[in-house]
Amino acid sequence: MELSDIRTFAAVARTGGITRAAEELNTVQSNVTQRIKALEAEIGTPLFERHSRGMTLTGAGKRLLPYAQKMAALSREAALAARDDGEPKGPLAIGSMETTAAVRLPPLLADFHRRFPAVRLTLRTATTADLVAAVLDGSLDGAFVAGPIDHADLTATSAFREELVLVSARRWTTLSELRAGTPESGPTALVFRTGCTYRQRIEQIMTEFGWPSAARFELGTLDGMIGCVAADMGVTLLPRAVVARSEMNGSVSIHTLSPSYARVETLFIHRRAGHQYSALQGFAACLKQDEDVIAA
Amino acid sequence: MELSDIRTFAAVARTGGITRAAEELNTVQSNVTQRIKALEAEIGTPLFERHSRGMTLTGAGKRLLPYAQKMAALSREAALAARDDGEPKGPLAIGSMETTAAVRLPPLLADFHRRFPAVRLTLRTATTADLVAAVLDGSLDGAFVAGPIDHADLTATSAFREELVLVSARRWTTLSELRAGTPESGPTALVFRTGCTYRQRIEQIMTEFGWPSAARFELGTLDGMIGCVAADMGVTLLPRAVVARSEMNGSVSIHTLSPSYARVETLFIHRRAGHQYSALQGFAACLKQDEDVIAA
DNA sequence: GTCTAGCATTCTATAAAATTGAATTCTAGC
DNA sequence: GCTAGAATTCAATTTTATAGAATGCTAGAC
Repeated sequence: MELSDIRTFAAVARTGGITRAAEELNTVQSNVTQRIKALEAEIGTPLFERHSRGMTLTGAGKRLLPYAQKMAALSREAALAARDDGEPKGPLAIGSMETTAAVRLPPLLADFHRRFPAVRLTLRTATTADLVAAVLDGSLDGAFVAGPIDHADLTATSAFREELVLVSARRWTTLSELRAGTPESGPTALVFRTGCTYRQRIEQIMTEFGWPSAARFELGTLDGMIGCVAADMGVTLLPRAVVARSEMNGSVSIHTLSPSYARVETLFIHRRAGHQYSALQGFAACLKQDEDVIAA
Repeated sequence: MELSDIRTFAAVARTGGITRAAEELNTVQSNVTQRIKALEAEIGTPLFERHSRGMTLTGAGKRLLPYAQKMAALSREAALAARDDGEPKGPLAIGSMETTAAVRLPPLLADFHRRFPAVRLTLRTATTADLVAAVLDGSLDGAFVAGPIDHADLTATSAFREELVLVSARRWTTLSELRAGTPESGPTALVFRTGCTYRQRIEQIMTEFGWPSAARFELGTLDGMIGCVAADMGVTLLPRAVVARSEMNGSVSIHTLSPSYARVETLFIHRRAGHQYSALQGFAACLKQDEDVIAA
């Protein structure tokens, strides 16, 4: 059993077909067929059920899959661990929620780059759900996500505490004004794509305010969101630090919420790996050290 | 990075040389050299230091080794897990201390075989230290060892409680007679090879009795030990149940010890694996069910 | 019903790679 | 400076993986 067979198996399992797997692996169908056949012969039992629209895992295949994933992950980690001589360097893939990236990360990343210039850090923004999945499957080394997170394969450390506030156009200076000035069903809620934790929170709040069926408008970017709110297209929920500047220049109003809705903790998560990558360790060290400075 | 490379790497690391590794892997030196070179090229850093009498791991090699071992173990487990459809069958390798094998296991194994005839159980006896190592490296699926054991990768369940007794030739009916009748330095202690937990215990006891420098005589088998004691060659320490029959037929005397020295717990250990093998599960079930019967 | 599109499989030729065995190099210890 | 034990290099061979074309199978469309 070789790792290339394992990777082929995992690709077929994931894509649900030999043709699609072959495409993903940059090879031809016949090749994938043969590898799967060879693997099945070696294991001694079929791993897939063939039907005319693809392949699905048999019981044996289902039992094998988690091992395949773990082995693939281990082989990646192994190479990194061997190369890692303790000096932070090489690639480091960090993920973050859009809001955290906007206000919390710039000073942290600057400091990190100053201290460890040999690390090629890449930052990707996505929703909490996507980030957790990406960290688990190894495509990110660490990520800033909205807590709470509880997963056996992840360690989470508290990074920042945010206060969520409701953001509206400037003309609504208080919540009651907003209530009075909007239709019975409530203002449009401007939300991020699904998977975002703040979105779940605003759903709760809308219900609480008696606007369960208000319109939703989905946006992909933070700037777009603030822009739309400023244009009085609706309201949204964001960390106070994110909208502080926008409030300063008078484009929007912010409305404080009760702590039970407002409080949200940003966690830094990474895999509970056998080996701590120097680059990641360096990042965690920066985070810890800068904690007070950034929170202020 | 393929598993065959990983296995080659591990073999070289373990044997400390390409020639020996090649022999173990049933291939030729030049082949092993090439695989190691290819692996080093892929990782991008040397894994071994070459010197004229073999190879030793570099820092990078030392970091890679635990991953290599884990991957090798995972690939073994993966194939077993895929084949295991829930019906206990196939090979099951169990280890045991000599003493446990002699008195506790026969009824258990008989019952297990009656219930799961499709499992090809093999039993190997060794010292606790060797057994723990064998379970960890996967050459045994489970083992009966002397407690306490505390290892993150192992689960241990209490199997039997034994009472250790000092065993002497028949002529010494009491401990004080034995003391009086042996030279100042004490009787010869008959011990198992190193790694045996009972051996450590008898060392303590000899010291306590004022015989720290008594002679030691090392034997490999239980029957040999009892035979030598019967011939008054010395004394030894064994579970009461093991020597009960020998005492019955009058060949030896047994001497009760204070509970702090006498009590020892036999644990059944196995790896904390991702997948519970049916055969092993079946064995554990037998063990649990027979507990009361066997202990009686 | 037959046709067709989408897949998986089989087959053969080719390319890539692993393996072998012989020759070579290196070095610690005599 | 030999020699024995070890690793490396190199060319030939064998094995294995891959590609591409042809074939077979099945569900859904017509």
